[in-house]
Amino acid sequence: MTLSNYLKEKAAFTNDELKIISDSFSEVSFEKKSMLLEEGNICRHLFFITSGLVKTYFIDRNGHEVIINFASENWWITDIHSFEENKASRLYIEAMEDTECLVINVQDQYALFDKVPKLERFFRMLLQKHTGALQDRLFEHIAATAEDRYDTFLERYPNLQNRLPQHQIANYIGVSPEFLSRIRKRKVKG
Amino acid sequence: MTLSNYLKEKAAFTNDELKIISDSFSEVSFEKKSMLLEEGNICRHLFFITSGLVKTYFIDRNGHEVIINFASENWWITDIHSFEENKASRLYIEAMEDTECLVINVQDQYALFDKVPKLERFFRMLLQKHTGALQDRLFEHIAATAEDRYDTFLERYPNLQNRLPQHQIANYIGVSPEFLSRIRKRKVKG
DNA sequence: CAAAATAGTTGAACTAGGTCAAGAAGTGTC
DNA sequence: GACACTTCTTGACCTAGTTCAACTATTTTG
Repeated sequence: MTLSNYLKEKAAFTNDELKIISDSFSEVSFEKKSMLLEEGNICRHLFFITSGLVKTYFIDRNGHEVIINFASENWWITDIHSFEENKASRLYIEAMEDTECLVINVQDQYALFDKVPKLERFFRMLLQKHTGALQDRLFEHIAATAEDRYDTFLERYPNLQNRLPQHQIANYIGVSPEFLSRIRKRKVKG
Repeated sequence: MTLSNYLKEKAAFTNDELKIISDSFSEVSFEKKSMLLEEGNICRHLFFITSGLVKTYFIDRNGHEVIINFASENWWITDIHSFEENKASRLYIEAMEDTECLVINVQDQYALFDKVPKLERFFRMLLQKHTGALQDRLFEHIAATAEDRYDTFLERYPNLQNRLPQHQIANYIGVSPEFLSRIRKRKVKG
């Protein structure tokens, strides 16, 4: 199963631990355009994506979609605030392709932390990485140009460039689709 | 001691646990303008500020200071990436007022986690909150105006407004000092 | 395979915010 | 109490990125 392989690569779990972890998750499928989470609901699951592609976004005060991130194979996704604290979410998570996930709920997650304490630390590390990535993105929005942000997007998600419509990329890097089109034109010319 | 009071307010630690925790930290003082951390160094400490005020910033590719956040009484501060993974930091942490801290190093932190497992979970929760705040800040930079960001700053740090020079606030919200001056002028007029 | 929807391009006019320069007000500090 | 230093304001000009509108691909769907 993909989750075990993923975990084996990332940290030193024993086979017993891997089995306990795997057994705690269940498989769920989502069709393209279906929602894993909608604003106002409590996010009941932590998702591990085994195939497909999703986006997380929220709707800003002007009614515009603002994309927070994309997640494809071997990524974790959830609204951690909503998930851990049982609060209504402000976010949407939507499948952009047919998507297969492994899911776990909060109680089972905490039960699993008790059985495999290493996993809680692993998740804390993941969260740290995520926080670092968020910080970098914030820096870019404060101190870099739209073109720089586009370049970073290409580096960070090299495999997503062709799976995503261009206006979704524009949204993610925080520019209008028209302007991204111009950036790309400029880059081709060198 | 302030740390115990703080922890008592935030989560259900026993007196024994509070004592073990307190004993693991040592006191350090920093004069105004001195550095708690400089770029290129490994961040050896997690700091808990008992009095004073610090800022965390990095230097962008144009040589400009970009302020990530401020921290005053009862805030935790560190470069978590550098601290946990023993990596050179990209950040500076500087005292903006004479500042008193309680500090702990990584090894002692992990030893403490073993003695008081509740604390590791508490720190994970803190990190989650921090991540949420970062995400909100990113949203604002993507979807809100400089004036909105200024309003949010005033809400988030009501007590810092008068302790900080205006150009530092401008830096934090990501605008030029001149433009913040204009925003404020506009607001006074209503 | 035609119709409809969605995606991408281009131009023209506009705006939020930046940069530069100069002066005014405060604030150390010897 | 004068000197330097830092902070804040204001004006004039500049630029990155937006908005709107029209046109052209390209997909999707019946």
